[in-house]
Amino acid sequence: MRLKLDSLNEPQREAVLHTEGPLMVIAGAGSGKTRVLIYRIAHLIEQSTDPFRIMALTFTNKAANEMRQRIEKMIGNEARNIWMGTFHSIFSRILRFEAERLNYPSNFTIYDTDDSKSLLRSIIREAALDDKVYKPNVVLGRISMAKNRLISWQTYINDPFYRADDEVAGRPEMGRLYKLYQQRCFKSGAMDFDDLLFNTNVLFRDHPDVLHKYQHRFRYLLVDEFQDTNVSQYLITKKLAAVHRNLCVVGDDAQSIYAFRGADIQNILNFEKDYPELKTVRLEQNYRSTRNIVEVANSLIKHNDRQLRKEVWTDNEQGDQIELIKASSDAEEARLVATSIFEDKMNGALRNQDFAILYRTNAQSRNVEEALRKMNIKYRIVGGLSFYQRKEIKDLLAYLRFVVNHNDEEALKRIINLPKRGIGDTTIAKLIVMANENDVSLWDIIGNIYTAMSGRTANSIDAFANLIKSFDLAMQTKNAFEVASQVARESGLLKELYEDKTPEGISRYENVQELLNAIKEFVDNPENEDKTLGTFLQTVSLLTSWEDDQNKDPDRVTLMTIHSAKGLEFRNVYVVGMEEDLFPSQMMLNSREDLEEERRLFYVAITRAEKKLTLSYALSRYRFGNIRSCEPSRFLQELDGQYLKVTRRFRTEEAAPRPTRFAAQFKRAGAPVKRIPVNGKSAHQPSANFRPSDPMRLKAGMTVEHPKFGFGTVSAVEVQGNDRKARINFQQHGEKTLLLSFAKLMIHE
DNA sequence: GGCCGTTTCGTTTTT
DNA sequence: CGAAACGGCC
Repeated sequence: MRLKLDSLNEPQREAVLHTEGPLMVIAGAGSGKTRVLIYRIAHLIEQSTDPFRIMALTFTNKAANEMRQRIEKMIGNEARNIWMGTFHSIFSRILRFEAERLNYPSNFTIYDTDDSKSLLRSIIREAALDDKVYKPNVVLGRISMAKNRLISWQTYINDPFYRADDEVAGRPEMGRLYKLYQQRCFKSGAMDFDDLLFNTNVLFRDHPDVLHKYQHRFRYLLVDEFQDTNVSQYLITKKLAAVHRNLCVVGDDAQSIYAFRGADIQNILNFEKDYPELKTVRLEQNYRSTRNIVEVANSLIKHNDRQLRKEVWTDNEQGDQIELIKASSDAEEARLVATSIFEDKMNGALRNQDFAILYRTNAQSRNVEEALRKMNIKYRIVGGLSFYQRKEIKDLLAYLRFVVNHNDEEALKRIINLPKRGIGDTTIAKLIVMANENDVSLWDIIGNIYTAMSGRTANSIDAFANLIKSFDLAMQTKNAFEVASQVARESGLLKELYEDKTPEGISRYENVQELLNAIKEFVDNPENEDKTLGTFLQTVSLLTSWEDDQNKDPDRVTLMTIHSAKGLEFRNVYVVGMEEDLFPSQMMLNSREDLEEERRLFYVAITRAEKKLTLSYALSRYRFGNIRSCEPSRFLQELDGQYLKVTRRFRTEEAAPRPTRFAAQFKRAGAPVKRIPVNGKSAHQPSANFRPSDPMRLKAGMTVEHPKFGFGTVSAVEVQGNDRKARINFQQHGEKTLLLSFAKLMIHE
């Protein structure tokens, strides 16, 4: 293989060829950043570097997958041997090898955010603290912040600065919670996402021989999206590169959008200080977008104060102006976008896959989906509710996790009474207290339950323990797939789902089968050397997306958040919801830095487009249960108007629903809010569960009668969540929306 | 313990 | 709005 470098421009070539010594590539949007990385790796291998000695780190799974595919296409099978992946996946792999050094089991569990929050909730409760003050979310955020800065609980507790901070915030016990949380995670043999990085740092700090091994092993390190790394990640790479000093980082400060996870542009500045011999290369020519798009993006980003000097330019054609769609409501906005896509497809002979619709929050996808469905345009959603977050999937995974690691407290809590075996919350809480008091693991107690208690509950617990023990045996002789199938069967999970013949039940059953298939594929894949269930679970914990059948059909319009869109490009891009408070997000407007990050996010969105960019906003929008009137985003004003074509495509003014003022807004203004009494009770939003196994005869528009609330009209029927619950939107007197029990409704047909 | 209805609460992005 | 916590009752 002879690598052809003529297709690269001068700075790109420089970045590829400068293999020895530290290198920083400041790469503007669309400047061929990934290309440089791939050529660089190919070049290294061509110069007979063993792929095993190259480590390429990315920030997201998607970026890692894309890089892997492209490099495999270029250099073939050898690419498999490169250590390439996200920070979290690569270092969880290393932690797995070296777990003993940290006194962790090698099959440690990885807690996702839900596990962490649930664990914190128990800890807060056990510590008898007020969970209104110590909200699990807030506490977890604080702990995460500390870990990203490599502050251990020991340091945190003794740090006067943090203590003062917590006192002011009214949360003096924060340090103690951090400590308890870490100890419980450790006892459960579990690490959360931040621990994966934190503990890698600890491993390298306390075990010089381990560090030494990896330092010498990895001769070349590459970090993609360097602007998104936090201190913890930076220090890991710095340590790993300390021997060979062949660290290449690629990034763009204008696209730094992960400060909320501790990413710090400061890393770029520190990098220059840490490596005086650093070579810096700037890629400023954009090959992706039209001149209009590049220039309008530049006109936006110059409003940011904090940025490196860089001038992105392009040789490409001028292109069409940027379109701006002004709609009266969110629903109309979606319709207009769908219509626009339809017309563009016809006029330009384009395919679905040429389009992407980007938004700030996942919740915004709903309207757009509906509009696309109505126009028969196929789409796919990236991110959002993932396959792995479905209840039935989490249930089976919890079983598998527990089979692999009997100390996993969160998994145990999830499965011990699933299917129902008469072990309630009270019992579980009691067991946890027992375990803590005697300083043994929960499993120790459950495995020998008769020494602690007797009676019917004890029998149930003993039966559960025996079930788990029977899987232990299977683990020794069978492969991951066989164990998983056995667990699914013998735990009763599969049976319970199989018996549920509702459409949702059938789909849940299929999902579980799909998970089992995935495990089978994992086992059958010759590329995977380690076929244990533990490895599968760790891999899966770090995944967020699922390649289902929908995603395999490539010709679909792509819907996703701007965060997920980073690194991708599309011919035509729509950015919807360009409204103040939504984008920039209301939650982000705390400081000037926050606003700048939102602006960079918009910059990322704009620069995804190759040929055509369309922005849209709605004058009123359904949000948090209310219709709110909206102001156009300040970012629209910051765009240079000469590149914009305002296509005021909303219909008539009176078509716009009049924005309604709601209780929440009055409340904010300080006015007293009265609850609307229903039948004398202050039932503002009555709701109820029902069994969808009842025939779903209910349709919008039907007149129904409720024993308590009287007659009304059904405005919507929907199934809620994965549980056996559903809600009816029920309009009474044309004004108020109530949520009612389905079971008790009389249907007047 | 578990069902069922009620209340509260968070509402952003990813690993 | 929707998820999850809560609380009363069998």
